[in-house]
Amino acid sequence: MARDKTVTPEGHVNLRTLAEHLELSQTTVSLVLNNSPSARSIPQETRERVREAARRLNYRPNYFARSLRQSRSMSVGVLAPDLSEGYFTRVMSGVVAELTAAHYFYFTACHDWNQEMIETYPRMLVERAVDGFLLLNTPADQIAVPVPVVAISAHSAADHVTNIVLDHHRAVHQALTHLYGLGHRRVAIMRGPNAIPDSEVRWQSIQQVAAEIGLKLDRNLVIRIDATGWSMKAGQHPMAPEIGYKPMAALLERTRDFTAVFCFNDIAAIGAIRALKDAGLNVPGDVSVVGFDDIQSAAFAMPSLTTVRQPLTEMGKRGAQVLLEQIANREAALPVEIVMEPEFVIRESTAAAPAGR
Amino acid sequence: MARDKTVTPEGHVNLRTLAEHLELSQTTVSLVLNNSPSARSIPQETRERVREAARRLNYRPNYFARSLRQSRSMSVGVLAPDLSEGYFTRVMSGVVAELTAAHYFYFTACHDWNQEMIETYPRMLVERAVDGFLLLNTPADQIAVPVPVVAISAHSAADHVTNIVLDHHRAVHQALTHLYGLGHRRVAIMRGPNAIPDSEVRWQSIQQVAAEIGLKLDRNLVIRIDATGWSMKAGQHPMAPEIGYKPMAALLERTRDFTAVFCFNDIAAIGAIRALKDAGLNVPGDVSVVGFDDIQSAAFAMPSLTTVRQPLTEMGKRGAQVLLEQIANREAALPVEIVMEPEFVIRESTAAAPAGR
DNA sequence: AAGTGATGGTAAACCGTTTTCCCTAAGGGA
DNA sequence: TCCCTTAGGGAAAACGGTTTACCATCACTT
Repeated sequence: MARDKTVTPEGHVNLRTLAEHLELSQTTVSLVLNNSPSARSIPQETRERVREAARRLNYRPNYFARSLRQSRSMSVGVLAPDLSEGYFTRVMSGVVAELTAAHYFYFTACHDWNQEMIETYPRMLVERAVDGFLLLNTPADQIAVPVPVVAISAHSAADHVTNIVLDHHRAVHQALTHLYGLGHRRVAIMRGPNAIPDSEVRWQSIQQVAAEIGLKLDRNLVIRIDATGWSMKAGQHPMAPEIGYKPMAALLERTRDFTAVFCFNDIAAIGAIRALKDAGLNVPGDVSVVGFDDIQSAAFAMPSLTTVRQPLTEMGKRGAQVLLEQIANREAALPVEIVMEPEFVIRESTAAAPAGR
Repeated sequence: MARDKTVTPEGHVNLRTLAEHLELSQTTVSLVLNNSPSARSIPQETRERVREAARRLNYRPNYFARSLRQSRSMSVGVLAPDLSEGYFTRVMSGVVAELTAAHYFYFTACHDWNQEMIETYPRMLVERAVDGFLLLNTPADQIAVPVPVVAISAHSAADHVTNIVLDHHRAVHQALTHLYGLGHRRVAIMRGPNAIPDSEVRWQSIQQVAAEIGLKLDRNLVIRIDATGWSMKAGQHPMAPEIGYKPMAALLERTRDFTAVFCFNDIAAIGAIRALKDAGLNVPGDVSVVGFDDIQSAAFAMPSLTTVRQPLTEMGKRGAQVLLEQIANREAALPVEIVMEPEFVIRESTAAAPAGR
């Protein structure tokens, strides 16, 4: 006891100064602080002394030195199209919970559907030595990196990538049987942009389910969100309801012979409702609208949205879990696909099909 | 020429292997690749040879080694309450533009107004050796870190922190004169939660401007967004329109003797409109609503929102610029406050005050 | 003949950890 | 007596760059 020198090392305290202060070797101090198994022979008293000094001198191990030695960064890269509230925010709330618990941080990179960025960002993040990647709503097949990758809603069969996906068949089945049950036979479909991986899968499911339940799809009623409407314009957010307003307005120019529309997502649905209202139509009196995702604004839209809720937070959580496992054990067998179940939420934007039509 | 050995180093190529391959010293290779000024005496031919080999062998300098030596990480920490679309997304779109141009990445940390996290995250990020901090909508006075800090909408006079703030007086003046000009004399005010730095400043401005233009504020018409409504519940987004629905519903229980309401932000305004409608009131027929921020959904709300547009993207951009400057030159004199100008956007949610009231 | 200034580099220190391999003294068993 | 084990710890080699301080040669002055 009282072996402490009272000379406190001046300036920043690193392992060397700490060790000198304690009159021990760096080895010993390091072993104790990391309570490494090979330090079993170090007596309790010494351990306490080391820990106490580290606390008192406010010793913080240098992140770079440690990472250089262990060659891991305790951080992952998150690649997403944008920071939209609809998708990104909800997925990330699940992701962050898992990452934080494991003492991981993350870099965000938004590619705005720019093909060059989709290829460049992974490279840049690999140079930053991220331990793994989380892909949100981004095609995984073009990403080649030397670290584990988990894709959420990617639907691509890339090697060594685990996909977290929604059960689209069930989701679409819930939506279409709801409309069919309300008497709707002329149902418009607003497809998603090409770039988004979900778009194609969703469309396939719609065709399949429609056939199953005997709903005839009129190809004149199939409209599409403009992919270029998604690209970032100066200072403007790409996920604006505008993306749904335009195609619906265009459809209404051609025909009003439909009683319902199934939109690719809630944001687009809100835009579509606006277009319908601007055309003098009533929702759901004249036209029922179904969205997808169940973003927070869905419940507060006017009328509130009937929609398919994706368990986005859960998907983010599972994705992060799988990624962290894969990082911790690079050799572990990885699941190819994890399927999550949707939930159908009925609100005000859907009603029985109008009698006369 | 043809001095290249054809023996390509196997496995990962680092500076040593690259130098051996070139039969040069690591020093030379390093100097050339960083085109350091002290490499002026190295002939063009050699430079080419080095660069060519680096390209061919796909040499990537190790991020940790470099950062360890230079003690800078080329990344900053962003501290924000949450990932809301209303605020975060728009500010970040400006921030990212600047950071990317300077080859910087960023860690995001959301504190959800949890006091402990507001103190813990900065420490954790300092251990990760971020080169600076960007505070979004977060009080700056409690953050003590050894790196530059720029706060956006923080309104705190912390030492060595540059504040990027809105001209609240002008913003409020625009909103209140608009309502006053439309004949509104009974104006309800929905104040922001305590936790958000803007709330208090905004309220001060409202009182001041009201006095200036001769609008009497009735304290019975002053309501408040519940701060606890902001905290994160399991999987739920904190910035839901709900935050505005509740206080407005409560106000309507007490009185209907008002013709307009000025809300703290657009999200709350959308919730307030919903509450007004649920109570059988018409917007803007019976009550006019003014929001704040001008988020994308504001234009697509029903009715679309009259609101004060904050130049959030610009604020993010300026903030990032100042931060990067400060990082590059720690000694530079830093501005204490940078004031940005708002823009008033008139849409459907405001109209002349009803005659009878 | 000595000095001087480019030219074309190199050796070695350094950044701060982790980790491998080693040392010594004491005690115990054969 | 000799060997072996265990407690308690240390020296030094990684990790992979950047940076400082030199060095050798040669051409050209003075």
